[in-house]
Amino acid sequence: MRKTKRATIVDVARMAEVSAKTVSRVVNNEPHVTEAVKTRVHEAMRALRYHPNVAAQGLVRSRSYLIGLVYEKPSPSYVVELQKGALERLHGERFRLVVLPVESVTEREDEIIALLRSAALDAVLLAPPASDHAGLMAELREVGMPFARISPTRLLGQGPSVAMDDVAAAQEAAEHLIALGHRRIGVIKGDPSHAAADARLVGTMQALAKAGIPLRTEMIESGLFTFDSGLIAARRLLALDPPPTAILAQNDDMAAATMAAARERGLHVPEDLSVVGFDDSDISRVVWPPLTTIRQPVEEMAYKAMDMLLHVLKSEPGQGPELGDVQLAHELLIRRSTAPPKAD
Amino acid sequence: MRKTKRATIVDVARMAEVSAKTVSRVVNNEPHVTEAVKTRVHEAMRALRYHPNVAAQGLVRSRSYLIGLVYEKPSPSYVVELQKGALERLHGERFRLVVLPVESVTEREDEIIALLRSAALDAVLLAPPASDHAGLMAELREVGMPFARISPTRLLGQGPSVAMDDVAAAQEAAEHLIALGHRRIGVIKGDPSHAAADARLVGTMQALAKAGIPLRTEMIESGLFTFDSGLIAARRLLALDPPPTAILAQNDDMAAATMAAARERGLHVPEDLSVVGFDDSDISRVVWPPLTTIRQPVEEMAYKAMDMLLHVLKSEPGQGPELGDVQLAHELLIRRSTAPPKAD
DNA sequence: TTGTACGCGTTATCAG
DNA sequence: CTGATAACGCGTACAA
Repeated sequence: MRKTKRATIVDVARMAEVSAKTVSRVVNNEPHVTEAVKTRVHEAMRALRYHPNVAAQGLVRSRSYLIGLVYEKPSPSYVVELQKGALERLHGERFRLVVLPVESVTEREDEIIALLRSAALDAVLLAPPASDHAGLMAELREVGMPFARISPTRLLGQGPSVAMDDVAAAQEAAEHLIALGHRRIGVIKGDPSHAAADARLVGTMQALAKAGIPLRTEMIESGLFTFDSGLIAARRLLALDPPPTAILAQNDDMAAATMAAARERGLHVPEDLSVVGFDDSDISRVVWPPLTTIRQPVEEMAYKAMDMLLHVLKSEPGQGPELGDVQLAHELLIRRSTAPPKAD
Repeated sequence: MRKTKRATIVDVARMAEVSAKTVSRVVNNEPHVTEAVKTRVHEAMRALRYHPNVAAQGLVRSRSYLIGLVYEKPSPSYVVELQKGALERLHGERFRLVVLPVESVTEREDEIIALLRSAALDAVLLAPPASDHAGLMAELREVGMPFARISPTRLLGQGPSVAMDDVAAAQEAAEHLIALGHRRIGVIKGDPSHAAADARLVGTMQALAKAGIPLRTEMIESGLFTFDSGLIAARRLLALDPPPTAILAQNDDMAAATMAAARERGLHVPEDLSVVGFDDSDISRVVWPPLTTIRQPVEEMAYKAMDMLLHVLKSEPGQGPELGDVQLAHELLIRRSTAPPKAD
């Protein structure tokens, strides 16, 4: 009832005594408008509290100014950093971020495509494991929807992406343990549907091989990047005879679970068991002792990926240099969860 | 170049040999369409991979099918649960969620209003502390943008909201400590700009008053709901002489920090110091010992708030029963961070 | 420098 | 039950 209709460009034009087109020019900062007119229009806009109707703009420009963020039930800290980075880059831009968590990219590919199409997105940011899904990328290319990928491990050279070197990072983490004197090193892998899990395992194995340490299969357990899955995996590793003197978990949540499992058995970290995590998420600083971990610059990766996406969106189609695969630096953060093993 | 234009309603109409309006009827499940025609249209839609253009729909219906979520730098676990609840309710609906983290609601009210208007949202979900901001609510009402509030503490009866009883919850937590025999109880308040911080303090003081325990001002420290702020506050409390035997932190992040501060001083939890948190966030289960805490049903609150918002959006304006202020139950979860105080 | 006519894709109105 | 026509608010192409 009381809901007064929003002012349109015509209302502004009438008030400023110009044509609608001129208002449009002012709104979009187009040249060829006298300062005097510009001022008049601005005043009218303010008086009427005018805001362009995005739907109408989108209709003629075929743009929605919406960018989707696709991710699949990762750890909370990961999602938050992802969003933080993406949103930071979007600050001051006209684009808005639509969050699109999906159940399982591999299971229902068409559903996801339908979702993206009906959501009328201008572009999407693909977080793992969607960022490694060839079918999804093909579909996106077919419908002409630009995308940028975060932490892809395969199919590089197919458009903008931002990643870190998971292999090298895992290798460094393992080398740290080896340098401390550890020989019996257990590994808790992450979700098998994330290719990063394999990459990190490869890095670990390379470090062990270089040191001439055989890695027995019973020293490798698989988790799902969650605390609970890590707990189960850690319990199994600690039940081995002899148990590992160090455990390398592929993310911080599972590393925290490993510390909890150690406590269950009366083991002290790091005296009886060294633990290394991955990600440098909040959790790594909250647990005791603070976790030695690999800093994965998730926020920066999201920022950079969004930056590349905006580049694509703003350059004329077919124009501009092809954006490639960017790699950001990681860092081994040695804190207090690792120490030399006890003498046997 | 190759980017084929999307099929429009007219293309479908041509293929199905009907008028555009009929296709529209089928798309929107309107009555008065023969089954035969309906089938023909559906076939054409599938063949052309037709998806309605949301911008065009939005233009004539003056709807964007976008719902905003406004929040202000809260803890990661809180944001994630908030989004989870909101998105779960949105599942299967046409509406999409746009995330709108803001710097400070109080500082730049007009900026936020401008943001909401230009973002062309159909409605917004207000999380604390925006949910307590009278000016913001007034503005939203003026531009006719429906909103629902999460955890408001003031200005009730002004539209749909979902909350829990912070006063009663804090009181229960304090009573638990008192029942264990604690008399020297420290409090770490949350961000002063969140009204919940005051409510929780009131509850704590009520419990203490009932037990005839005086609460000295030096036993109250203020934090910002973050781990780091909690660390500083906890250090000050533990430096008191005599120090508290129990500390009640107003969220789990600060409670975890309290445990870390205790360790710094060689104190054991819960033998030397009992710690109670608030929220039952992931962090409460990850730390050791697991935190005694108040379960705040954030996800359910967001779900319910979104549900009410959709009700408003779907009912004709001015019609339908006024939606009120809903209160969800909290729960004291007694875990292992609380125990009777040592005999002095 | 400014204005006019038209179209973007969809739905509402009202006629058939 | 179905279809023609006119909006919705804005930008493009072109003219003045």
